[in-house]
Amino acid sequence: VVNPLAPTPLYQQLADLLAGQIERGELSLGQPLPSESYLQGEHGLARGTVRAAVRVLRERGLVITAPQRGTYVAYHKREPE
Amino acid sequence: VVNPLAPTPLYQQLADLLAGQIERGELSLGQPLPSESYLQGEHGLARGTVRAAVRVLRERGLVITAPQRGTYVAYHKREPE
DNA sequence: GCGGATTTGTACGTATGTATG
DNA sequence: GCATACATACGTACAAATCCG
Repeated sequence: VVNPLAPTPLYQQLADLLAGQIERGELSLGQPLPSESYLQGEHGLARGTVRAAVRVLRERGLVITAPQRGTYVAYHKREPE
Repeated sequence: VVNPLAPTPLYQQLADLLAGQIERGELSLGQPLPSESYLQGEHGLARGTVRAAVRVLRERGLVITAPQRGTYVAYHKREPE
């Protein structure tokens, strides 16, 4: 799904892709994100690129990372009121 | 000045070192930080490590980075009132 | 409690792209 | 054209903490 030829950096594309899954509730609050090595293999990216993407999500407050544990969804999809 | 044997990560040590220079006014508002490659040579670190340190400073709001231009001090030392 | 697997953290090196001067 | 400087992306290695059988 990520495209090496696009002008958008790969880590940004991956971050957007994961952010979308969180926003849509496909990954919900408290759930672990796929591990870095999984995402690496899944998308054919280097680990550093995956880590850059996760850092973006962390900065957006969408996930929190517990060292040696994993990265977890910290975002709760806004429900209609 | 950075110590590979210390428990503190090298990029953190470098960030603290540069932050100290900014806080003390040795690097003042608007001045460019030494370039990544300079810091790399100066401290005997890898480029990625230097970049990680600069990222910390950016996150603290101490510097701003203008791509392809350089990184500049964005912090104005608090003057006694 | 032990050992191995997993997962994130740190650090290195290298290559290429892009913008500036 | 050339040098400088940051951005992206790859790969590798090892450390440290956690988890699970």
